[in-house]
Amino acid sequence: MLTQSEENYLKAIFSLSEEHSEIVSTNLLAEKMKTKPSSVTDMLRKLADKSLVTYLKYQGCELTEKGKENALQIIRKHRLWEVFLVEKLNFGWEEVHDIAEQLEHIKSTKLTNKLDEFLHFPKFDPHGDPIPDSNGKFSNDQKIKKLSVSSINDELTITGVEDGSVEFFQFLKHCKIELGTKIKIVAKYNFDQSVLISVNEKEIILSELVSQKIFVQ
Amino acid sequence: MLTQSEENYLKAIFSLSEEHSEIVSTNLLAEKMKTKPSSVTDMLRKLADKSLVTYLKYQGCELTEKGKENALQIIRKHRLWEVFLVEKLNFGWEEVHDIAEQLEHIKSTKLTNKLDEFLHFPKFDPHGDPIPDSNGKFSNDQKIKKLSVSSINDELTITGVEDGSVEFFQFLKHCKIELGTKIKIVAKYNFDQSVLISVNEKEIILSELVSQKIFVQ
DNA sequence: ATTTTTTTTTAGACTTGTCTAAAAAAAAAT
DNA sequence: ATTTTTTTTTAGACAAGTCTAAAAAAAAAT
Repeated sequence: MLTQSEENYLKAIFSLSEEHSEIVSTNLLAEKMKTKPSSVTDMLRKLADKSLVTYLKYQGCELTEKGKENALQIIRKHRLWEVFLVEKLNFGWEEVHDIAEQLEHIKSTKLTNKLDEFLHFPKFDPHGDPIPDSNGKFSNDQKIKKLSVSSINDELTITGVEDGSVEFFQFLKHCKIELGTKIKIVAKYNFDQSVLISVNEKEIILSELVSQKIFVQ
Repeated sequence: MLTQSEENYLKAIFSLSEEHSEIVSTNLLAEKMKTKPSSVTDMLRKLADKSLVTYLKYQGCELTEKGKENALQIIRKHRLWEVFLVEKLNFGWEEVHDIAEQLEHIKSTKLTNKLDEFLHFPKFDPHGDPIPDSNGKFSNDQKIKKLSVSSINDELTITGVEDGSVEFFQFLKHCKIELGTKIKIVAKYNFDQSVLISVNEKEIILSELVSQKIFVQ
């Protein structure tokens, strides 16, 4: 049985090994977990004892199969609860992350699967991230194309956003951009890589930073 | 901000002070919490420091107003989640307690209130226990009359059961007794205070112990 | 009114997850 | 090939919540 802290470390290692390389360094993990490298070292020992990561002194860590399975189940729970909060309880997509961080630690496989069924087996969470099924498998990734690499006159649908802060979600809300919103690329400005898009009859300029955080299809 | 452990103590003190007297002894609380009296002493100090209980050495403890409010909010969450699990996710009423024990610690007043709304403001949980509203107030208690004090030929509806073990719930399931089930008292046997009732065309004998755990109207 | 028993508290220890400060190893720069 | 810098680990400490064993207080029995 894993503690909440262990689960949080697994999740962090999983996401870092996706973003960067399979092997995750102590310092990087410490930064992600908002803790000190020495605390990370201690925890990696524990996780290695439980065969959840492979860990060699000074070499960083890597999730084992078992560790990966566990991480995926936590991610599954997190994303299913986010769907529940948005679809059933009418939360805004910017509000759900912190609550899902708590709910993801509830222990009951039966609960997770019944929740999945209740929500009609959603494939993506409210941010467009794919939800692993009960075996930890993703359906094909929807977050393929970034808005930042689209061309002029492309007509696109928003399919996801990169993990973002509450401020970012509020900005999107302000622009009336959400999952499924249709947009059109009107112009691209090479001097700063910003794009002019048309959304709901309005035109908005998005900075490069923003356009890299939005996925489209 | 309360820890899970503190919340569990508050809940335990609340329920003991309802069953027994306002003032709860260290040993009784230790038994309820399945821990040692010395651990209870330590925790009571902490809770007293936070003004959640009044505590005098060797004198037992008592919830303060603040402590009572907190306990009621935890009970509210517990019971709302039980309703959710039974009504929305189709859990059996014997399965929900352990999961609700975890869910009751999720911290978000907004979540609790939205869940309440989603469930159409239920007044009772699946065991017939009343659910406090957002101000911690109960609607009138439904668990008034025990089956054990009913008379022959009474036609009754099951409105609740005393906190029971999984085994007890399974027994009730076996008898096809649940909330709302209509029964009729066919006979009472004075030699052991058992009762013969008619449920769904069948007749069953319930021991005194069982009939004291069932509430009717 | 003592003595005995029960209840409760204290003292000291252990675990988990964290920290700081110092030491050791690895990587980068010269 | 050293030296310097960065990264990582070790050592020792702390808080929370628990434990055991012993001491103190309260309650019950004589």
